Order: sequence, then C-alpha cells, then structure tokens
Amino acid sequence: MKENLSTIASRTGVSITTVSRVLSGNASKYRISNATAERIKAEAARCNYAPSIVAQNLRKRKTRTIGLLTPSLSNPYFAEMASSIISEVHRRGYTTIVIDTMEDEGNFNEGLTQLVARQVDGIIAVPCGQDHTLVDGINNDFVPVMLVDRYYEDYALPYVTTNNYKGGFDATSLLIDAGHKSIACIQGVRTSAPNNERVRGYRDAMEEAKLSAFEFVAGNEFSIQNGYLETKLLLSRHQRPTAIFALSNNISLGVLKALREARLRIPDDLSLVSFDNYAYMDYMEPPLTRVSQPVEDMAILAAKILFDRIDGLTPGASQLRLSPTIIQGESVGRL
Amino acid sequence: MKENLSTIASRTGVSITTVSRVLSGNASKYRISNATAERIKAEAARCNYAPSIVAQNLRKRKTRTIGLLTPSLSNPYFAEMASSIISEVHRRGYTTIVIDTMEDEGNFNEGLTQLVARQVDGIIAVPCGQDHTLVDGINNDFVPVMLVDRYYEDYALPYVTTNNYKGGFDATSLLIDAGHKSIACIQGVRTSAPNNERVRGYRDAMEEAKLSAFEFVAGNEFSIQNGYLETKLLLSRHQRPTAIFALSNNISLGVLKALREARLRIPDDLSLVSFDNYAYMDYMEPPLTRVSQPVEDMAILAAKILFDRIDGLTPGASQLRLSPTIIQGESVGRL
DNA sequence: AAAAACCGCTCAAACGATTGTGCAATTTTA
DNA sequence: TAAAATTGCACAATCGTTTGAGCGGTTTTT
Repeated sequence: MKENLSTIASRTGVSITTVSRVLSGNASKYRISNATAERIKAEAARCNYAPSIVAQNLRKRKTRTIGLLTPSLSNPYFAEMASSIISEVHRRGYTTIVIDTMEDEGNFNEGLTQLVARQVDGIIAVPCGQDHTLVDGINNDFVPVMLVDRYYEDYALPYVTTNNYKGGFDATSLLIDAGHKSIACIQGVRTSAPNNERVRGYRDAMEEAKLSAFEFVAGNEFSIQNGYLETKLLLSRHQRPTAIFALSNNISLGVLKALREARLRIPDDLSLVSFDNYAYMDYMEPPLTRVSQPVEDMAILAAKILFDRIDGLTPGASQLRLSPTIIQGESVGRL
Repeated sequence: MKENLSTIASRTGVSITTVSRVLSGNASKYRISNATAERIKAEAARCNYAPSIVAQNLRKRKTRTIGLLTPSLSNPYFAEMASSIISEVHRRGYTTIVIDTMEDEGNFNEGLTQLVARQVDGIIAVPCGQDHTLVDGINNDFVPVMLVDRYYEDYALPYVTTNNYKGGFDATSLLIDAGHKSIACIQGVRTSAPNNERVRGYRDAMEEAKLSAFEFVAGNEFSIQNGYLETKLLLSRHQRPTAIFALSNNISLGVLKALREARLRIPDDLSLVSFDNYAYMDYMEPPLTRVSQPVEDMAILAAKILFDRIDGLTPGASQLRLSPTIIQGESVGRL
C-alpha cells in the first residue's frame, strides 16, 4: 500500500541507503553501479513510490513550505495578493500554508506560532495590530519574515508596500484639479501605517493647494460599515463636501450604499475616488476613479526577497514602496 | 535556541519520555509525580518550548493538515469559498495547504500528488478536467477527498454543490416571466457537471414555456473573454436575443464589456441574469439580477463531511446539492 | 610485490517526537 | 513477614528519511 525505502530495499536486495541515494539522484555521486540504479528505479516506478515529505522534513530540517498570513481572503485585494504569492511560491517548488487572521491580532499571533511550530522556511504576512515583539522575535531567531502591504513604521522588519503617500497625494490632487475644495477623507484603521501615509498624502495635497481649512478626515476601519456610517454622518452635516476620498475598496462600497440611500448621484451630486482596484469597479455606477496598488508586483517582490533570505543571500534594500497608478473612471465631476 | 524534549529532559534531570508525557498532558495517566510534573512544566514554560509538529507528524502518522485545491483565488467566488473552508478547518484545529490549480488539470493532479506526499489528513478539491482516476485512487487508498462545486457525474466521489439545475431553471423562468422569448445562454466549460446542469435547467425552462425554438447556447469557458466574445457574436446575429443568461460571474463581466462597447443598455436594450453572487454586483450598472450559490453553507458542509470521514464516522448522504437563491437586481426588463 | 586508488555498497546515527513494556523501590495486603 | 500491589520513572523501538564514515574486494600505480 504505502511504499517506503525499506520495502523497496528488501525487494531489490540492497540497503535502504542505496535506494535513497539512487532515488534522490545521487547514484553516481556515491558510486552506485548503473545496473543496481536501474533496478531500483524500475521497482520504484513499478510500485509508484513517492518519498514521505514528512520524514524528509524532519531529517533535512527544512519543509519547503512557507506560511502566508492574510487578514481576509474575502477581500478581493488580499485574495489577489494571496493568489499571486501562492503561485510565486509554487513556481519555486514550495507549498503554502494559508492562515486567515480575520483582522484579529490574536489570530495573527497564534498563526505565527503555529507556523513556527510547523517549521515553515519563511513567512509572508500582512500584520494585524501594532505589537511587533512576537513577529520580530520570530524573524530574528527562527525564520525570515516578510511583510506585505502593512508594516511597522520605524522598524527594521523588511516589507513591500505601495507608496501610499503618493497614492493619497495623487488622488487628492486629482480631485483638487477638478475644482473640488471640500474633500472628505474616510480612513481605515488609524494605527495602520499605510492608512496614515494615505492620510498624510491627502493632507499634504490639501495644504499645497491652500485648502487646509477644508481638511476633513473621519473613520476608523477598512470596512463597508465604516464607509457607510461615516458617509451617513458626512451627509448630515450642514456643509456637505463635494467629494469623498475613500481609503479602501470596502470603504467605498459603504460610501456607495449610503449615497444610494440618500438618492445622491455620482458624480453629479458628489465625487468619489477610491483606494484599491478591482475589475468590477469598471462596471459600477459609475465606473470608479481609483488608486490601483501594484498587487502582483508586490507579491513577486515579497517572494523574491523572502527566498533570497531563505537561500542565505543578503538582499539589498528590503523596505520597498511601489508606486500606485490612478485608474480613471467616471466618478469625479468637474466643478 | 530551538528547544526540544531532550534539552528539557537533561535540564530537569528526567528522561525524554517523562517530559513528553507531562507536556502532552498524560502525567497522571503514567503516574508521574506532581512534583516532577510541575518542575518540567515550569522549565518548558521558561524556555518557551513548543513541540516540533514535524516530528509529531512523522511519529503519529497524522499531520492535522488538510489540502485545498482551488481553481483560482482571483475569482471572488472561489476566494470566498476558500475563506470559508480555511476558517472551518481552523476551527477544528487543523491547518490548510492551499494549491491554486489555475484551472489546469496537470496542476490539479500534481497538486493532489504533492498533498498525498505531504500526508495531509484530507483533501477538499474543486476538480479540473474529467479524468478522475488519480483523485479516485487517492480517495480509496490514501486520504479522504471531498469535492466542492464541481464533481464527476455518475461517480461515487462525495461532493457538495449547488443545485445548478434549479439555478438554471429559476433564472430562465424569471426571464420568461418577464416576457422574454429569445434568451441566449452563455455557458462555461462544457465538460463541467455544474455547467451542464445549468444548461439543462435553462433548456427545461424554455421547453416548458414552449420556447424550444428559441433555445441558444454558446460559449466554452468560465472566463471574461468567453463572455465578451460570445456576446460580440450574439450581437452580430441578425436576430438579436432580448436577454442573456450568463452562467458565471466572469462570463457576465465579459457580457457587460461587450454591451458597453456596443452602447447597449441594460435592461432597456437587453436583459441579463448572471450566475454567482458578489457584493459588488449590487453597485453595478445596473445592479445585476443573479443566482447566488450558498458558498458558505457548501464550505461548512464539505468540511463537516470530510472531518466525519477523517474521524472514521461514516456519513450518510454525501452527494449533496444545496439550493441557490435568486437575488433581484435591476438587470431584467419587462417586455 | 607492496602501496595506493577505486569501486560498490552497507552501517549506524540522526532528525524530535510517541508509546508499550519493564524495573526497582516503596507501600499495602494477607 | 512474605507476597502482592502500587508508585515513579526509564529503556528502547518506532515513524521514514538522509548522510558521513567505513569496509572488503578489485584494479592501478610505483
């Protein structure tokens, strides 16, 4: 049924060692005769032998596995990221253990511990929360960790992220160029570095246009509900903004829901620019103008840097920000 | 640095066996004195010991891991399914290895083999292709396999899927009830069982309404491009249909793209019903009327049946079809 | 002809846990 | 007080590989 080296060894009349060496391609290196080698290979093929990866993992102290900690696979942004990472990892002959942290710091830390116990060779993570002691210790003492999207400011852990500042700045400038002055910004988690960079970009663009007096930042979660509630609040103010800058895809969905309830039309009644890109946004009412993050590039780069570290190479710069691009939709009106 | 049973044993002056028994909670079962047990626990806690899961896997011949073979994480339908499955698996104390087969039968089979070599305790798979000899052999000889969404017709492998026939029938009936007679159906992979059930539902609904003369089924892939090209072809016919039934979310995106290029408006110029549901569809132009598959229920049920088999329980019915629901959008016009 | 080199393979330890059995020392029972 | 039972732990095998060292026999070198 389940074959192993020893069953093959006894059937071919050689030692386990010899079988192992032949089947791992080291026959000539250890001077196994061609005749013996062929006999072993034939038997292995006949009985459909495949080595136990579990046993190899133990002996080699290497699992050819990497762990991926993602906050939410149901978010298309992270799903695409996971998809790209998994295929990059696969391309290198590794497999991926995926842990969905559901945006919870406890789950995140538990996942990290689990991955270390499973002796993954590397970890790619989108962190939750601000406490980086555990992940930092793991990166120093056990396996290389690579952060994607989110990161810890002023800290040494390597990461690949979007140039969120530029994204915030460009999106805001776009609205300003269209004549908007009163631009509200609905943000996500306030302790998230990308969020704060986006906000900083927004503020700088406003300031540069001498619109600081109109600055308005609200919100505290990257969720549909947060976008919905903050928009509800915004609309109830006596001075309604002419544009909204939503700092994530989910926030935008919430904004849209609130606007629809209020029977306000985009871009006639209000303009909207969203962070994040997704194919569906082209078919929305109207197609959204948005800041597209280079998801695939980030994934590939994160994998590359991680594997360089796994392979013992010391990568150069390992805190990288890739430029986002603006995708023009029809959700911004000229004033 | 990396602690193991032997370092703890030598520091506490007992045998490895004793340490193992204490730390795995079997102290009293093997009559280890309280004093010794406490001493060992204290030392383990002090040095932050965690057992090597790799070693446990080998010895216990169990990995507490399940493999998930998904065709494409960038498809929101499968991403949500993966998300639900991963959290169900996690809830049971297992971890998930995810393999993205990219809709390729070769990748699928390679993934299966890999998972078996890694000795996962069970496999949840959305299969690709029609040849089920490998997956079937694995299910019989190695680990339990559970199919989701797609399955092999007239074959014993257990699965959970949507009642695709009902989905096809209901969606078509809805269009018929709205007065449509000429309803085109754009299908996906023709060898896929769900696809064919949807088509069968479509045909039966047409027949029941005595509209067989208007039946029209085209297409061969669950992709945006297929939806796009088939719509282009449809529109170039001299008798244009009044409605399109698209058998997947991606196909619908392609339809929308083609209609937009032709400057045709939904539902005024053409009606559309789509298979699959996604939050974004509510914000599209117009919100789509669609057949929503019970993704989460399928995931939970698939996990339950798989774990029942892993635990040696013999589940009752294990080829299940869950009913889809229709979500009313505004993409169907009355004639 | 002795020394060196080579050939073809095996031994045994190791990776880090789990587990059935066994064995002294102590305590209880008869 | 001798036999029986209990206590508290250790020995050693096992899971399935990998790998450095070694060994007897043949061939080549000096």
